[in-house]
Amino acid sequence: MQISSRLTIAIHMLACIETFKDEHKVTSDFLAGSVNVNPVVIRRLLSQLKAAGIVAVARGTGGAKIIRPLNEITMLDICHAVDCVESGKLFHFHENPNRQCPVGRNIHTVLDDKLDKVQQAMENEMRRITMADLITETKSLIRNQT
Amino acid sequence: MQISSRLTIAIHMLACIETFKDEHKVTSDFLAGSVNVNPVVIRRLLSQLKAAGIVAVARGTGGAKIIRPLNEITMLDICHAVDCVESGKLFHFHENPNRQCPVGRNIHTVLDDKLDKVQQAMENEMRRITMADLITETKSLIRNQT
DNA sequence: TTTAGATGTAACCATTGACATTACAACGCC
DNA sequence: GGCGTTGTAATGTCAATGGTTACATCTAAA
Repeated sequence: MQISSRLTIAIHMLACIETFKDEHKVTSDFLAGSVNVNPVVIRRLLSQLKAAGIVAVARGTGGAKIIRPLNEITMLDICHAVDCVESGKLFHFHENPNRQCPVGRNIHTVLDDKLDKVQQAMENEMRRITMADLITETKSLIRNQT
Repeated sequence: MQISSRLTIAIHMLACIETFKDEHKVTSDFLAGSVNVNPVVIRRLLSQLKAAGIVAVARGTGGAKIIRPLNEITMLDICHAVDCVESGKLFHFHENPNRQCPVGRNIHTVLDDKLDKVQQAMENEMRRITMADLITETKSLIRNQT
């Protein structure tokens, strides 16, 4: 199993919105062109990012803007916004261990907090990565290419 | 997306094998009873654990044994053994960003090593959890219940 | 040497989530 | 009012998961 490409696509989108905000109106079609997916996929993600308070999308006239300071948008925020980890639990636990069996009865208790720690290690790392970092790096790469 | 229950099932199986090794022959049917899944599911996982050198399974006569020291079986080993993360990459990257677009051209470079760091944070935590820990805890819980 | 009890594995199915795509209603500036 | 957008429902395809049946194969023990 892999974490959905929704995450990398959403990051790509935000990087685009920020990079081109002064040059064009950034529509779902424009973003779809850069990411190379169907515009509907973009609009769905844009909806989710909007619901999370990360972007604003202009109906009618069109165009998306980032409405939260870049250094306050972490990769974890985006991950949550686009719902990458179902029901917030990274690990899928088998549902019905046999409670008649001493091991089956206790396995949940033993594992739950270990799995939680693993997930938290991952989330802590994601919290440290912000869109500010990502965009600074992206812009610097672009500058060196022109 | 969630990491397959193969991981938690495999851990449950190993805990059972260790806990009951002196009392019964631990067959796939017995394990299936504790985990509460079809025996074929158990046999499939047993095959993978065997291929990873973690258990030995007796054909004909039946029964599984753990053949690696418990403190040398980490959760990460099990995760790899049962193939929880496709092609070893935790994050699914969208395949074809548009290379004509300055952002599309660079997004991979910018993201790849960040995603790697996140994955490594997760794996490091998994490396710290061994079957020795898990089984000690399980046995202690069982003891307090009898 | 047969047999009983296991394992190994192929084959098939149902369900689920991802992602793509079409279609169209609603919106808001010009 | 019309044009370019967004929002979203509906539908389709594909892959992975997990369940199940079926059966060939193996080995110890009767």
